[in-house]
Amino acid sequence: MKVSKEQMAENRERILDAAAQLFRERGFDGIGVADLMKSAGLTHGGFYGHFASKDELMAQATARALERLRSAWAALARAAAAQGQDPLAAIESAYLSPGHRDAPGQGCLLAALGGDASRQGPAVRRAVTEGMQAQVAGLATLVPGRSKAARRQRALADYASLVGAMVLARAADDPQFSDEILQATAAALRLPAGTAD
Amino acid sequence: MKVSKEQMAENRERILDAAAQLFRERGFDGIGVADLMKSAGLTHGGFYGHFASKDELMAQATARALERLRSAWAALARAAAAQGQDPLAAIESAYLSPGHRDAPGQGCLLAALGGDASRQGPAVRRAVTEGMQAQVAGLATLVPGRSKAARRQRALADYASLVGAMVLARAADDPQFSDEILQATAAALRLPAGTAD
DNA sequence: ATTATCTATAGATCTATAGATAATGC
DNA sequence: ATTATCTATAGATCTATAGATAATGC
Repeated sequence: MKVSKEQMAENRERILDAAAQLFRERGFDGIGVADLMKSAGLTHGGFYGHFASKDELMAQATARALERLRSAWAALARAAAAQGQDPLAAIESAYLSPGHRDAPGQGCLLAALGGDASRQGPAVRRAVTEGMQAQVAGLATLVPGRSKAARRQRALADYASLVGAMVLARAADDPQFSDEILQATAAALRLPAGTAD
Repeated sequence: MKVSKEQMAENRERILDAAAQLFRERGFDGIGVADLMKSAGLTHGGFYGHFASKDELMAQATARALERLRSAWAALARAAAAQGQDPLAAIESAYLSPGHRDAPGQGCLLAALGGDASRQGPAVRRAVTEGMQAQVAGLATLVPGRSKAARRQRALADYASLVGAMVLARAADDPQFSDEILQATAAALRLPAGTAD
């Protein structure tokens, strides 16, 4: 049942992609190695040929999810700018959309796993911190502000608003209340109403 | 080994208090019924005389933590008002303090368990949603705003900022970065610097 | 006599490993 | 011959329950 080097590399990618999605959907403790491998079309025992431990996978899947999100935000910003629209508003509107709320497996890692991450080991914490730093640096190039320090401050505060709104909107079991949270945060960030997709 | 009715009621309280703290510190999945009962000074098997399931305990401990936090916020607001200070600033400064960040077991339930809660069953979701509604209604009496709708919107957005800042500050493994997140959010909420305890 | 708690355990997980299998790639 | 994956399982959890124990409270 051995596969080619190429196929093995592809299997590893599939495990990482499945993990990045399933951890965000179910939490780090909500999916086991066996089910995760099944999702990637492999069996339980094969896992340990790819990763030393579940913890190592958690750290690598976290880093991957954050990198993917960062490039998705950058693409969104470029697309908005090309149409003469505000890139910051485009990112924030997309973030605060019901679509994002309802697809945690593809969405912001901090909103889905931020609470879990703070209780994890050093490898996961490091990946999360590096990802946050990169997101904030990216946002800082888009927000208004007279000085570099003012823009960084604004980027941090906006990021916190977005993540908090998503955490609350997902925790609410009442859809109207959940929508209200997203809309109130969009209004506070001075986003035009109904921009969200 | 039977205890008095009174003692049993007290034991139940101790289980709930231990649960409210330990769930916030370690996550709903991070502490088992056996360890939790040991923390309350009881044995594993006795648990099911008090609660039908771990899920029932999770919902009741969640409701209790949210009620306690709400009365703590109200007390903080009264104390500030009595000294001629802004009650909203007092709450927000305390929320964004390093002390709150470093004591999740006593702190905001949404910041500690918001992500987990969105993946839990109906009972937990209901308790969390009711708690959020109460917190937002309380904040809405303190924030500035011309209309009732404007105040509610502001309360929702502020709540989201606070929770998001705490989630990010706790996820960061770099203390300086973590402090920076709290301070930037305080600045965005126009709180005087260094008010935090 | 009733019942709150205890001890002990069933049954279902979960991570990680050992050894077998079979296809790759020298 | 090497090695990626598979099957099977060890060992450690975890929730929930059964039956024993001993103190309460009629």
